[in-house]
Amino acid sequence: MEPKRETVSRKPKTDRFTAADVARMAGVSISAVSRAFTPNASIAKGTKARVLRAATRLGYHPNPLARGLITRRSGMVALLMTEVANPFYPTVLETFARALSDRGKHVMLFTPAEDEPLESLLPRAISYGVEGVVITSATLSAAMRDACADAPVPVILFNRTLDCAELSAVCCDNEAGGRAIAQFFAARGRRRPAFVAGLPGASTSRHRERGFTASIQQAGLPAPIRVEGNFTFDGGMQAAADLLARTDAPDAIFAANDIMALGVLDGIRQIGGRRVPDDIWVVGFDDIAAAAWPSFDLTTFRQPINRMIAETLRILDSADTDTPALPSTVLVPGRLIERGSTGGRTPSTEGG
Amino acid sequence: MEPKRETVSRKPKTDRFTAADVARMAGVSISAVSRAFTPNASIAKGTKARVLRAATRLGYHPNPLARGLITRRSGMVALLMTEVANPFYPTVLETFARALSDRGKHVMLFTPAEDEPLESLLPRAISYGVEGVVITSATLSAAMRDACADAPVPVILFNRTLDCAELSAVCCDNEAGGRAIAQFFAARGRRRPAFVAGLPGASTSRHRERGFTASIQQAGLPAPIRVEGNFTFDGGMQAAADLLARTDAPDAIFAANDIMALGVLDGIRQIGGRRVPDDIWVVGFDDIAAAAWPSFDLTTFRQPINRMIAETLRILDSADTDTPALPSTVLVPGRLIERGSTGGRTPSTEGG
DNA sequence: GTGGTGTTGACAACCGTTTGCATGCGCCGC
DNA sequence: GCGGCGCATGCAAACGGTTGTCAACACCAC
Repeated sequence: MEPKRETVSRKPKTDRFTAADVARMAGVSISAVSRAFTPNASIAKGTKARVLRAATRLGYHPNPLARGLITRRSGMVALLMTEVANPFYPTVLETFARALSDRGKHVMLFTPAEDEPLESLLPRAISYGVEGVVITSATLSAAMRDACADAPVPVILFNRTLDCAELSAVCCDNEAGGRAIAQFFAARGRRRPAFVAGLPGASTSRHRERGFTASIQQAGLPAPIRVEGNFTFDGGMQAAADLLARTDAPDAIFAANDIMALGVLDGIRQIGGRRVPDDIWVVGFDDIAAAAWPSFDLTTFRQPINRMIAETLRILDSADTDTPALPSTVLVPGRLIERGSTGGRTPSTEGG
Repeated sequence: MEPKRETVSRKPKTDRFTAADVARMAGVSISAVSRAFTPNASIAKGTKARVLRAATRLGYHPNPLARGLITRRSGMVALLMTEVANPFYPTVLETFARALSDRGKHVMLFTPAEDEPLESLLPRAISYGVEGVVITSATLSAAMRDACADAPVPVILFNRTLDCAELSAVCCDNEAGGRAIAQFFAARGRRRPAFVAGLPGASTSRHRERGFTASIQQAGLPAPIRVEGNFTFDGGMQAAADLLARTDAPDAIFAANDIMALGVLDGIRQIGGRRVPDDIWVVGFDDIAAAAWPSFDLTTFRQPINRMIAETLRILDSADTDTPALPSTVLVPGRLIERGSTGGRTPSTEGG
């Protein structure tokens, strides 16, 4: 004979109420309780009111897990993230969590453990009965692509694209962003552009570079000097050191994301002898919070996070209608935010 | 007659396999499959191996929802967060998610929707059958405190404390941190200290202030000038402006967290006329990534996130043993990281 | 050879919901 | 007033697992 729960007395707390309790209190059947909580179910107004009253009195909420077991809608969306070092992603995460919260859903976060491949997370997420999977990893293996295409729930790539007819993706128009920055440089008389790339496998970096390089050359400027920055602050600092050590040092640097651009700015400052924006311009991509801080005052291409999230949710929503939208890649436009690092409206106070 | 799933053909994808499928393939009963996945259950070695082989071949994982329904262990831990603007919390979130992932559990994120009170999240989290709730909100209402104490699962306050015998809390030793910084100021000959407070209701800010003020006065220095900074970058900038405008402007500023300290640094830089660390010292609290960036080079009190997370997990683990630990407040020690903003080892290159 | 012991697998009940189906009721038009 | 119609309701079978109970079985010592 083992100790029963009540003899232990360690959880005399409110043991959760079930639909049966509510049913008993309201004098109806369990089905009636269920129907009271199901939108436009066949239930009389009065009964529904009685059930709801009993429910609130007991503090009852239908158990989403039990519900999800049968409806296959758990109210959870999986978010697979890898890079949390880049402040862009926490913002995405928060915005996403809040947007889901607004529609009564929740985000379940999946982060690979030490040395764990991303693909092993997908089956785990699916086994939890999530209604959709959003992946924010910058890089994606071929195995992962196949796994995603086979998933029984919609999988959406956020902030990256992939040439795969079976996967949806939501992305800022990175190529257009690269072009806009190139045209901005060319129009303002910059002569020696450079590009600081992120991770080699990242579609964002590749597309930004493609648009930038194409448009730079179209404007008659020399092909950008190219260095890699790994999408990290330290990578940006190193990139600045490499670029400034050259005899043909650039006069305008476009870093594939803000965190690298900030590293570039700090790298330039540390090396000394050159000033931003007088001698060199620096432009980033994302518009993270720190970009607007006076010390950096970074010109950047703002990604419209809210619209990107909205599109993601739209795809998720459409997936469980009768006529699910076909997998598609949605590109939303971004916008150049001019600041001091390109001599913009807010003059930098440094070096004064 | 409504269209069956296969006639629609929109999800011919791998419809999840169940334990029955595995059982059939392995030539055993469903119970055997279940036992194969239950640690030290009564099952023959050979049988277990056969089941596991069939399972991996089918890509089968037990459905955590169904399992959680009966075992009351869903493998999910709820994380209730409010401030995501402070980079400290994304780091916490990531570390936590990774640590849980290592032990096969997952984090479910709960963020209040627009104008939604924090307390409404708790019942939602509980209804999902989470095994524990970790709250990182800086402030907590009395209603919330009661709700937490009544929760049927362990509730742990992370990075804040509360005088409540029924709640566990894991926190850096904020008061000791405040004292350490005060002693650091006093020992290095600072004469006019100031404190930039965070949110009024935050225990972290209050405790850091208490330790700081007490130790400052104990050292024979005047009571710190006190301004508020709201835990935000802009608040820090404003605080710097307020402090420097005084006739008795401070020569050492302790901001209750790093993000405000960075704001203070940028505020001082914008106002001009004073230099860090020559004229003013600035110290923060947390040791976020940006604190180490050369532009800021901020001396700060490092919170040992890993140890704090480890303690949190320990409490969660202990909660479902036979002898659950009593609710307690765990204080883990932090450490002062000296940098350029107090003339530390890395000399600042600014103003050169 | 037989009784006792210790494993192992099948059976069925259960976790908390949803939902198809059947039933019973009230209501309307004729 | 009556037949049918449709809405509201309850019953019971799922959903995908876990786990206590019990029978069967092999094995060992006597």
